[in-house]
Amino acid sequence: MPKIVDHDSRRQELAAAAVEVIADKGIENLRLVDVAKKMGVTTGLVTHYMTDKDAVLVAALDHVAQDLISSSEGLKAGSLKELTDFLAEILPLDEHRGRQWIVWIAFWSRAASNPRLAEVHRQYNKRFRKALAQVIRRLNLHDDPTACADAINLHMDAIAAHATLESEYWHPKRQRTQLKLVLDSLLNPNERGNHHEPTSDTR
Amino acid sequence: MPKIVDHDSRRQELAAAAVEVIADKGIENLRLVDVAKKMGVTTGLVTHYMTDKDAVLVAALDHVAQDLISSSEGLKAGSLKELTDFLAEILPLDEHRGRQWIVWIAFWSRAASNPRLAEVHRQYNKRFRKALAQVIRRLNLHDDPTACADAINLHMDAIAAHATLESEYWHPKRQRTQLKLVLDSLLNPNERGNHHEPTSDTR
Amino acid sequence: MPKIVDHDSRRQELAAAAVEVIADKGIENLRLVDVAKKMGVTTGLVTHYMTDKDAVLVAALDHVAQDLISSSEGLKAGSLKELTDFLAEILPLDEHRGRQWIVWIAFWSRAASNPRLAEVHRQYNKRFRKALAQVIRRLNLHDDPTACADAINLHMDAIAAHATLESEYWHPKRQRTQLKLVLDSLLNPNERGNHHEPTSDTR
Amino acid sequence: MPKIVDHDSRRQELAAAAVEVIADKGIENLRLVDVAKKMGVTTGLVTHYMTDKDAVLVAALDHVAQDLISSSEGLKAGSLKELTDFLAEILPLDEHRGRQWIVWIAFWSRAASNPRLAEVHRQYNKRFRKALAQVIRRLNLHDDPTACADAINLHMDAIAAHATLESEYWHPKRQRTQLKLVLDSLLNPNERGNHHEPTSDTR
DNA sequence: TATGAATGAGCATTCATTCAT
DNA sequence: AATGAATGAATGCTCATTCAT
Repeated sequence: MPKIVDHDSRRQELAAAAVEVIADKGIENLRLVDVAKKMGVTTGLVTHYMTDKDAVLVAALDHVAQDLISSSEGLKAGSLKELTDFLAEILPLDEHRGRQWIVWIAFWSRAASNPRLAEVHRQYNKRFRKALAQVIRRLNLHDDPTACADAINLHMDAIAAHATLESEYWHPKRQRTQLKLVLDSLLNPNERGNHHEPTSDTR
Repeated sequence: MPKIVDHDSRRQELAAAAVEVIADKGIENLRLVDVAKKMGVTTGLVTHYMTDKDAVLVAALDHVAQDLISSSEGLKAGSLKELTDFLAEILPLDEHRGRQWIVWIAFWSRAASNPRLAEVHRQYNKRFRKALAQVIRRLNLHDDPTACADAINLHMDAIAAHATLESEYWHPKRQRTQLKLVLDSLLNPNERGNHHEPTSDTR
Repeated sequence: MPKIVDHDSRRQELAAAAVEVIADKGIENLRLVDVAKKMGVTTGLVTHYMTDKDAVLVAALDHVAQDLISSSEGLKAGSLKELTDFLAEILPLDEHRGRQWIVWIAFWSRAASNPRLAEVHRQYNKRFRKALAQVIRRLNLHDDPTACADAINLHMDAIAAHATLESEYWHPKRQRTQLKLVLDSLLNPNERGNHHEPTSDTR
Repeated sequence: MPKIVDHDSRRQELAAAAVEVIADKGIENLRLVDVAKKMGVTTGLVTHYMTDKDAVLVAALDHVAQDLISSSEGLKAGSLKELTDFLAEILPLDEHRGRQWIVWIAFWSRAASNPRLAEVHRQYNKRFRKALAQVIRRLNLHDDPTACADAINLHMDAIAAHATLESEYWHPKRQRTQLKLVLDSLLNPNERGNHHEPTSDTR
C-alpha cells in the first residue's frame, strides 16, 4: 500500500508555500515552480493537488485570510481598550503580519478580474465586519454598529495597505496612533447620542 | 521630411490607453499589443516611445494619479461641508471614477515589488495628504492636521478599494454615508480641544 | 497469501478497456489513467501488467483485430451470396462494429511509425486474405484467388474507413450496395475465363 | 517600412513543412519546434501565422490533399486506359507520392475526433468522386457512375493505405495489378448492361 | 497483488523586445 | 516616425513512469 497522505493538509502546505512566494516576490511573479521549490517538491506535485494556477491563488488567499481574520470571531473584548489592542495585534507591526498583509492586498486588484477571488474577499470581509459589529453592539460603543464596523474594516485595510507601500512613514508607532485616533473618534464608551441614523442594511 | 509629432502628447495618449486596458482587463492582463490596438497603432509604436513595459506601467499609474489627485491641490474648501463634497466627488460613485480607482488600486500590489511604482504612489499620497492638511489647518478643523489628513487619505483609498471589490454592498449611498461618518467623527468645526497630541512628523 | 489472478485475462480486460477509450476519444487522446478508470482500477495496475504505453497499444490493436477477423477463419461459405453476407456482417453497420473499426483504423497511421503495430497489422491482414483466398478457390469464384482476396481485403478496409469519416454518406444501405457492386464485378460464379494471370506471390 | 511578407505563401510554406515532418515522424510525433526547424525559423514564427497546433494540422491536411487531388479535376482521360494510367500516377509508387499518402492517411483517425479535419476530408473526397463520376459518365464506362466513382475512391485510398503499411507486399507492380483488376472488373467499355440499378443519391 | 504519491521531461503557447525597412 | 516580421525566453500544464508501502 502506498504512503497515505492527508490531501487537505497537503493543500494547506501548498497554500502556505504560495503565500510565502507571493510575500517574497509579489503575486505577479508567482511561478508554480517556486511554490514547489519552497516545499521541496516538484511542479507535478503542485498540479497533483491543485487543478491549475488559479486554484493555487484561491487557496493562498483563503489561507492568509484565515490567518488574519480567524481570531476576530468570538472576540471577547470587554472594553474599547481591549478592542483597540486586539485590532492593533492584527496590524502589520511585525515581519510576520507584514507578509500576511502583503498577500491579502496583492489580491485586491486580482479579485477585480477574478470572480472566485472576489468571492473569498467578500466572505472574509463580511465575517470580519460581523464580528466587529457584535462587539460594538455588546459594549454599546455606537448606535450604528454596522456603519462603524464598516469603517473599522476599511481602516484596517487602509493602514495595512499604506504600511506595505510606505513602511518608513507608516512605522509601528504611527500605525497605532492612527488606529487609536480613528477608533477614539468613532467610538465613545460614555457619551452616547449619535447624530447618524443607523443604517438599516444588515447584510 | 518627417512628420512632426509631439512626443509628450504621444506618451500621454499611450498612458491613457494603458489605463483603459487595465480598467478593462486587470493589470495582470495588460498586453502591449492591446495598448497599441486601443490607440489604433502597432506594437512598435509603443516601444518607440516607452523604453519597456515597465515604463508603460509607470506612465499609466502617473496618468491616473494625476486625474484623481490634481484637483485637491489649491483646494478652496471653505467649510467641512465643502471638504466633504469635494472628497465625495473623487469617490468611485460613477463609472468613470470607478475605472480610475480600479487602476490606482491595481498598482498597490505591483508597487510592493517595484520601487519606481512605489515612488509614484508615495509622491501622490504625500501631495494629497499635504493638500488635505492645509485645508484642515486653515479651517481649524482639528489640532492635529497631519494625523487627520493621514486618516482621510487612508479612508478614501479604503472606501474605493472595497467599492471596486464589493460594488453591490458599497453602493454610492453607503460610500457617502461612510465618508460623512468618518469625517464628522474626526473633524469638528465647533468643539475644539482634541485629546491627541499632534504628531511631530511632517514629511 | 496473495490474491490469485489470471494474468492473461487481466491483460485482456486492459486491452478491452483501451479499445473502448480509443473508440470514445481517439487514439491520440488515449491516457493510461482513463484506461485504468474504465476498468475501475488505478494507473499502477496498468503498468503492472503492461510494460509501457506502447504495450497497451499493441494489446488493444490485437484485441480489436481478433474480434474483427477471427470469424473469417474456417469460413464455411457455400456460395458468393453467403460470402457476401458474411463480409457484410463485419462492416460497420451497427454501433458495435463501428467502434471496432474506428480503433482498427486509428492504428493505420500509428503503425507507420511503429514496427510492432505494423507487424500486428500485417499478420491479421495476411490471415484474412488467406481465409478469403481459400473460399474463393473452393467456390471457384475467380482464377486469381490471391489478387481477388487482396481486392476484398482492401475494399473492406476502405468502406469501413470512409464510413467512420462520412457516416452520413456511407449509411448501411450504401455500404451494402458498394460491397455487392465490387464483389459481383470481381467474382463470377458461372462465367469463368479470366484475363488476369494469377499472381504467383502467395505470402 | 518593414519587410512585406505574403501571409498566404508563408502559411503554405508552414503547411508544407508540417507535411514533411508528419511524413518523417508520424502525426503523433509532430512538434511545432520541428516544423519551425524544418523551415529554418523559430517557434514564435509558427504561432505568428497559425493560431495553434490544430490550425497547423488543418493546413497540412489541406496542403497534401490539394497535391493529391487537384490533378483529377478537369481530367481529360479519353479511354479506360488513360483513366487507369492517371490513377496509377497518383498511387504511392514512388517516394514522393508515398510521403503524401502517409500524411493523408495519418489524418484518418485524427479526423474521427476532430470535426475540422473531418470536413476537409469530406470536401476532398467529394471533389474526387465528382471528377471520377464525370469521366465515367463521359466515357460511358458504367451505368451507375456514382457508385463506380465511390468504389474507385475507396480503392485508391485502400491500396495506398496498405502500401504504406505493407510496402514489401504492396510493391509498385502489385499496386498496378490490383488497380487494373478492379477497374477492369468494374468498368467495361464495350459490354454494357449492368445489373446494378443506379444509385439515385447524387450528393 | 495493488495502490497512489511523486517525479520530471516534454511541449504548446504567450508576449516583450528587437530591428530592418 | 512608424511598421510589423521575427525572435526566443519563460512558463503552465500534461502524463507516462517509478516506487515505497
